[in-house]
Amino acid sequence: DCHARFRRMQGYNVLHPIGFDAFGLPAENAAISRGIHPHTWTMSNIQNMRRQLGSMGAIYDWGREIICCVPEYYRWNQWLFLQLYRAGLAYRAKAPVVWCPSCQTVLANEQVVDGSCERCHTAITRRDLEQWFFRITKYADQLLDFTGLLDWPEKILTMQQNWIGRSEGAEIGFDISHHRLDVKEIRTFTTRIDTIFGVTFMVLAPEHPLVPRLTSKAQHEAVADYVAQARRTSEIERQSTDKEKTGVFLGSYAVNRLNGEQVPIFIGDYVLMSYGTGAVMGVPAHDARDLDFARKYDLPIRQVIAPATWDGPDASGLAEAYLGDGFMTASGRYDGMTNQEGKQAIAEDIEKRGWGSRTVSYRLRDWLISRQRYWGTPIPMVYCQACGIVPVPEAGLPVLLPPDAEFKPTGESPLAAHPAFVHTACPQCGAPARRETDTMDTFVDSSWYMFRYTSPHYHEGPFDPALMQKWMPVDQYTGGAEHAVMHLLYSRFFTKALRDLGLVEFGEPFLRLYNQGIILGEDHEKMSKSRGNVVNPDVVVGQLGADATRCFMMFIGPWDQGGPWSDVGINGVARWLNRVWGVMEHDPAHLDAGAANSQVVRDTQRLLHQTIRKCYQDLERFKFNTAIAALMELTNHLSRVWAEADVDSATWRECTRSFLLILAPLAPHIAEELWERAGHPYSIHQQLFPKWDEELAAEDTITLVVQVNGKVRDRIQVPAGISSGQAQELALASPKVQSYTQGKAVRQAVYVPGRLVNVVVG
RNA sequence: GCCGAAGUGGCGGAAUGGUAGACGCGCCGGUCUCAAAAACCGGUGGGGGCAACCCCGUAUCGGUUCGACUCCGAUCUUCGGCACCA
Repeated sequence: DCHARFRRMQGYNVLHPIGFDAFGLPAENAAISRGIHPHTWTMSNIQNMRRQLGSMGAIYDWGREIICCVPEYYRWNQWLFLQLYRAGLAYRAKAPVVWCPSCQTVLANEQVVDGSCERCHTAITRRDLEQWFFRITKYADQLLDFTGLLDWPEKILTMQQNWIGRSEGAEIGFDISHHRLDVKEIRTFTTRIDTIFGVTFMVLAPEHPLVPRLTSKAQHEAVADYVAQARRTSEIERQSTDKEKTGVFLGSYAVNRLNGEQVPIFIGDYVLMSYGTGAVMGVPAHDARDLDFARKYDLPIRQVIAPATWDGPDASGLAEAYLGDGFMTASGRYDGMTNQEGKQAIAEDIEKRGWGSRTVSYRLRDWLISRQRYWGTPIPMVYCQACGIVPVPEAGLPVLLPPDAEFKPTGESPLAAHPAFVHTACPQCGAPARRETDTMDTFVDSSWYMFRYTSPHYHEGPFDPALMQKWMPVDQYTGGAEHAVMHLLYSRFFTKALRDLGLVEFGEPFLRLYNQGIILGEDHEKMSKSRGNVVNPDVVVGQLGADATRCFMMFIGPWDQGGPWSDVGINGVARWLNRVWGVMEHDPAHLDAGAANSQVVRDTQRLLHQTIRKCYQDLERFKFNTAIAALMELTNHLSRVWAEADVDSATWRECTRSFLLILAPLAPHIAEELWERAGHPYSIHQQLFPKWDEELAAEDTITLVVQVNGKVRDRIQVPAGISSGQAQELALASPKVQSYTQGKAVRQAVYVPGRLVNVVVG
């Protein structure tokens, strides 16, 4: 709010909207535990938050308010889903969900505590369901291109880059034709095709489709047990590099086509079905995880890349996996090449022989949007016996979420238990058909809502193209860093997809991004009801007012870091605002009685112009805490100057006028009131931010710090424009400095203009 | 575990590689008051010294530099994210 008000005072036409991302799990949970319908609960919360935001003096344009859980909004979720479906960007596939066998329901990760259901403490398992995905991976390379972003925190870009996780490598097939299956090979992705001669085993993900078919009779039971165990383990656990690598031999072999060797096939939970092909070639000599695995199961370790000084394998074996570059060895006709040359040569050869190809793999996975929940946007699809999957025609939108569904857990998607919702006619052939009963991930709602703000009541589409042209993309977005790799990536993907559909004309939704922090409770923990550390804005605003509340939140610390609330700390800000009131209410006519001190007038003007400059720069960069500190210093100065009656009334009027204008975005109510009482025309919030004069802000004299060998030994007042030679001369002339340089050779003197001289003696 | 951050007085924090601790809270002292509160004024990193002033000090250890809270390496701790919280 402060930033929006500041931008308006810079002369911008500011669209500062508000909305409620109102679908999702919390509403459903609260509704279940309180027996209130999610809609009722959500709307009453919204009503309360509107009131509280209003009480803080927020200038949101309420005429543009968006609420995601109303049909006027979510019908466009459905419409956009259909556009993505037609563009081939939405598809169905099997994917596991977390399942509580006791509650007979799907669980969110958040509802899993130590591998058990948070409600009934039963150990969880996983089930495969047909679900809807958005093909975000198609945009992986475009999402790695950050050139359209003007100003985003570097750390967010780094996190997105690592999350997308592009790696170049090769896919190669290991021959299993001797098993006489319809599948002739196991495809595996590797970034180290140069180590292919070091392969001594293969590991498949436990979920790999070939696992049951490659398991020997003797190993059947052990494999089944291991797969069941893996189904209970979370991916975070499975990826832990600390965890002991485990696996089970399938009792079968695959052939490394490059050397004709047979290698044993294992399953292991450190291999994930969601990355690469779900199968890895085990090269223990050159991969740390593979080495752990080989040691545990006593598999051969064969070094195939070696540093130039290497003189053959050590009898005691490899201490750790060799990850560096080197020369190819034990690699047939590739021996003697550098491994980089080997990489190219092998890749070319396997491409020629049809065994594999160079490829790029991403860590990024497609976006699973299906939720087996009630409180979300119904996915607008119909399943017909004859026609298959049929999209709901646009004229049939919105597919309304029935108000009377059973949203408590029953064992299937809540909407599946609502016959009137499920049973419909096929839009194509008119025969009886079933509706899709899953709802959408709420990240879908938040992936495009900013566009809706341009035209929140538009009926012809999700947004009015003319108004999009006028306002979008968003110039300044603020949001928490916790959104780094999901919401912020999903909305970037949506924007690019909508651009390719011809719906928007730009490829990035947010030009500038600022991460705000979180105001914590007095105990330095996140505010939560269970911790009992929640600060109620109604109470604080009621006691000390909206301006003190706003200013204190901004004064706690750097806005991007957040910080702890303090019930006593806010008194300091409240006191300051009271002093501001007192100082601004002084009658300047009183000053004309005495004689102004010209030096104090000059100092006052300088401080005023420095303060305008500092606050302007700070407010542009969300540095509210230091802007307020600067205003406090000016308040202290004006207070002193008034007591001594050292300035003339014209200077005083200039100071108070500019002060109030700077205060306006921070403490809008007090600023407006004082503005009016000073006789200025309504409203202070329609004024421009004051301008500063660099000449008036410039210092006449500076404190020259004099160091000897980097330690401060003296401070000298000198004219601001002093030359390097003069500064060094003055520094060396200082008696304090001389007591340190006495009898020693001055080897060097470093002058930092306007700051210090460092005399180096030795 | 992996990815990304952060660590400065009693507390919140300030400091383009150049005066560490701005501003505020708290505390101590004073003015006013019968007294208290409020308000106002002054002091306040630690240690030493009558004082001038000196030494130490930005999580820990090491490095780069004339000079490091700031840059580099390692370690510890805390926080955000890890794909169904949003």
